[in-house]
Amino acid sequence: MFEPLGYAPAYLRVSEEIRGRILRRELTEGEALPTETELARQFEVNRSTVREALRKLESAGLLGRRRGGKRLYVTRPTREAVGGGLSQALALHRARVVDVWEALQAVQPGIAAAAALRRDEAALDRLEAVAQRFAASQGDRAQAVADVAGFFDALGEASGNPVFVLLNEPLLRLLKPSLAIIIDRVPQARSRIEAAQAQVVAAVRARDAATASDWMARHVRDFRRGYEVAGIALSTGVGESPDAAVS
Amino acid sequence: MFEPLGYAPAYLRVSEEIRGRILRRELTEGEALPTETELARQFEVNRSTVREALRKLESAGLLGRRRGGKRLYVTRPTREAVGGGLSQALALHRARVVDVWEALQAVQPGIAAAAALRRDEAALDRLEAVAQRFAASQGDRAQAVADVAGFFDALGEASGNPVFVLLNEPLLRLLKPSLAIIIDRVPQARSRIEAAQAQVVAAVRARDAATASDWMARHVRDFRRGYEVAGIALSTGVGESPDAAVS
DNA sequence: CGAATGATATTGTCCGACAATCAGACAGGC
DNA sequence: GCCTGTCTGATTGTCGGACAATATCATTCG
Repeated sequence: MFEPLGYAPAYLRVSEEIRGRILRRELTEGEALPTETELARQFEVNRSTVREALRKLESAGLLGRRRGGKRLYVTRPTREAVGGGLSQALALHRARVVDVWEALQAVQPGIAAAAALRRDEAALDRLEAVAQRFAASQGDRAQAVADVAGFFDALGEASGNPVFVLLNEPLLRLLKPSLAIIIDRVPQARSRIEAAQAQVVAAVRARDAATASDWMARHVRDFRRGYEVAGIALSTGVGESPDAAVS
Repeated sequence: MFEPLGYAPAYLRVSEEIRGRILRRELTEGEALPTETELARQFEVNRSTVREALRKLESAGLLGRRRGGKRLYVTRPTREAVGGGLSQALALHRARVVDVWEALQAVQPGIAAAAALRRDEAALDRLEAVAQRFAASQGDRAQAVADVAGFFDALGEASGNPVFVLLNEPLLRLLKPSLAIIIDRVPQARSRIEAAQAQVVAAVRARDAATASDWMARHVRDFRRGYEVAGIALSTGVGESPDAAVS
């Protein structure tokens, strides 16, 4: 009959108030937050309460610190912060590598198409640089993995769409462990990746959205073959070690 | 030349320790966390320090409270929590409605295809129920918007892929405000949406991935037409009021 | 057996305190 | 002129203790 009347502890109200100011851009990025003592004075709560509120905003990525600094600054969530949260959530939701792969398969062709249509010279340069570094990374497994992910990332940047960039990050993060295994175990993986990247780069340079999209789809499809050849069970949970499954 | 030697304040180390336990599933979902006093005793820090750590985990969605409850329980981030964080980040990154639309366009056909391949009866029922409720929602703007979003959502669920479900949430959340305006201003919007939903439902029932994907693409494409007809500037930032632009 | 009751535990908030250290000013030496 | 060493004040990180409100749980009562 009656709704429970809402009650929010002070630390929450303080944190919501500050969050609102940031989202409404009344506190702008890069601006230093008042000191804890000052905030406590203004909100008329104890400094401990303010600190609890700040910890929430800090972990939401809305507040950050300059390197080695002490004061808190208003900041926007970095791609890493967002990606970390999302991939953590996916791990807890027991997403499997095949689920991540499927999402990648759904979204990457669209990203490639957008990148082909809207890329500028600088973005194209970055994309090429990553592809070349991958091709040159013979033997260095960690570098190779970073570059494969970096290629996706550069493509997202080239699309000029921040949504793509932010969505990409957690998927790539979850992909990496199994990707490392593929590169180790599948001899032809490097050359196939290299070829696909070259085709995508060419299509993006030519602003040929259809071809870019098509080759990106093949590129992602190859990963699935890679899982099978490397003996990684598709049902491996992300966050688990994607090692064994020698079956 | 030298890396800064890492230092982490106690509240961070405590929060990381607990986070690790949760991710490694040593603390399982639904389990009650020890009391603050007990945690302080075990970590040998002050209760205030523990509380700061808990606030971080709370805002990451890893800890939650039962309705009106006092104790903290281990929980996994709800779709709402994840979506809220991501859409907040997108707003701060000045994503525009056209960016969200583009992402939707990229990902929804894939979701529809996956749903068509893997849907079970229960998921199909839910999908149909939402579509029918939308069709019956004449006049009720809020309900109609909720149902359009709910349709996407139900499709994500039907795909059985938690990645799709979690990626969908923030996009839908950002889509809703402008969707409300479209439904208000574009007379033929309702009937077009209804038709597209019917086609998608039919294809999903028939397990026809290609057709489901195709109709979903049309459905999303229609939104873009909707923006134009409704006079919503495509460059409107998400989080802003998508109202004006009568130009 | 279910509902009221009372004791206990736990959280939310406050206060005051102190060490570490960051930021800036300031002076001295090459 | 620039770098180094020193000083001072401000700010954060952490602590201990305190207390009111209330959720939790075992008990008693109908």
